[in-house]
Amino acid sequence: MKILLIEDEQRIADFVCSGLRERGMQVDVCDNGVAGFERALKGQHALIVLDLMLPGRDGLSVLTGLRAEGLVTPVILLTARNELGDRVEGLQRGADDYLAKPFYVEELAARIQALLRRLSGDRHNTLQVGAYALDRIARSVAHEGKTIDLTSREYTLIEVLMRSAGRVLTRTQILELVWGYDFDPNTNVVDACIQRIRRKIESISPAVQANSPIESVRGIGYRFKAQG
Amino acid sequence: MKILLIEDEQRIADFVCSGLRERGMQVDVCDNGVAGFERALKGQHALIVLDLMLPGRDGLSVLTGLRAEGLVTPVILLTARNELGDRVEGLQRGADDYLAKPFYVEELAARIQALLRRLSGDRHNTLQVGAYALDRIARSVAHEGKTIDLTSREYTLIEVLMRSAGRVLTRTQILELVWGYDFDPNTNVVDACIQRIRRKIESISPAVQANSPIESVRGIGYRFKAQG
DNA sequence: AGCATGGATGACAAAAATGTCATGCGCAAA
DNA sequence: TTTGCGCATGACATTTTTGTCATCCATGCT
Repeated sequence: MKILLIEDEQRIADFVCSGLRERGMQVDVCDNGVAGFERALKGQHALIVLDLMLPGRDGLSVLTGLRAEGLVTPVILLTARNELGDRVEGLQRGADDYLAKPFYVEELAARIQALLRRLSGDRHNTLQVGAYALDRIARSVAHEGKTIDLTSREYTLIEVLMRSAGRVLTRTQILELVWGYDFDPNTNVVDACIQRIRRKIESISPAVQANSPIESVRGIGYRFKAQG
Repeated sequence: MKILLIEDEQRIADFVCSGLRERGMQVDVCDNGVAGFERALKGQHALIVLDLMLPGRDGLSVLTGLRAEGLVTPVILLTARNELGDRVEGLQRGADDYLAKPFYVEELAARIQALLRRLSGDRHNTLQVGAYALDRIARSVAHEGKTIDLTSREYTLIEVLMRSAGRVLTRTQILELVWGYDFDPNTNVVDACIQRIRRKIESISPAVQANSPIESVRGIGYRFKAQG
């Protein structure tokens, strides 16, 4: 699966590249809008990751141009934290998703996979991990037919965990994905929130008790069990 | 565009039918699971609306069967309020969306259109109405580049309004779509929530002032202006 | 103009969500 | 076994959200 990355900052391009390659994707890189546009038009990529702020030709213009040429390849935008307006405008002009910088490659990879999966016909608004089913419509989680009511924070957190089921996420990663980047790094909100989720799960299904689907990994962070 | 409705309750089948036909869809009806299954397999429909509780053959079984036969037609499930577990299981088994009974045909039509639009390549997580852009990823609304931060209730309400932009929704409809069916009908939460949204919009864009995108329609309800 | 109905608004109260902190416990390394 | 670090936990304070109510205002009708 070939991904086209259009990004001028060397540092970012590098770590995105290696991150995605580690996950088995082939990555081509262009470091400016003009070259990226040309390359994209060849239509050889399954997905395009496009930085909004580019030398030569602006990201939005590239996107508009590609769509004007009839290219339907899905696009994920990379935007700076403060370009909120642009981000929305990007969506309007035909992007499929966006990610605010800075971000974890982890997260980018997850979005890429989710997007490709969605486009390839897996349209289900659900994510099944072991005995737990995430319901994106209701923003809730179900287990053995029973629905667990989650607050907005709790849902966001468990979705992040379930999306990375089987892999450990550090507190910092969770903090940044769920709370955002400008958050006091010296806090235990994550722990507290995890605990609340665990308790809710237990409360509707006492059998779980000492067998929480969310594992603590000492010294690192938390992990949603891949199976059961 | 042909829709297949599999529903045994005559009353429901009737009003769904007429509602969808008014909106220009062709509707075929089957009043039991077996017939519905056969009919669906012919693959002549753009979308299937499937009741879970059916005589003859259960809805879930129909769904599973259809998917097992390789049918990819999108399916919207109709479920009773208390069949929460089934609903989730339905999603897992290949449904694309669900709607709890009772529901407004208005809402069903909107879901059908959204689903078909999404599947036909319009994958944008955004809804543009006039100068306002709904961002389903961030669950927020943007206007002239500025993002309006909304609480969960407020977002749900404005999404409902924007989805029906140009049409008036009664308080009751809004109440049921946003708050659920078992809510004290004698309340003014809707008014209060609308007011809060209006104020937030004004606060980020004072020019709007006496020109709120949300109009009151005396004696009826509220409407999101179709343009600007 | 006067009236009645319906909507807007502001203040308020209650409830829910969220983050912090201090304490306790257990695991893992020495 | 002891020690120390890291996680769990419960209590708490704060902030947000949410719904209610009473009042005021506007509109449309007679």
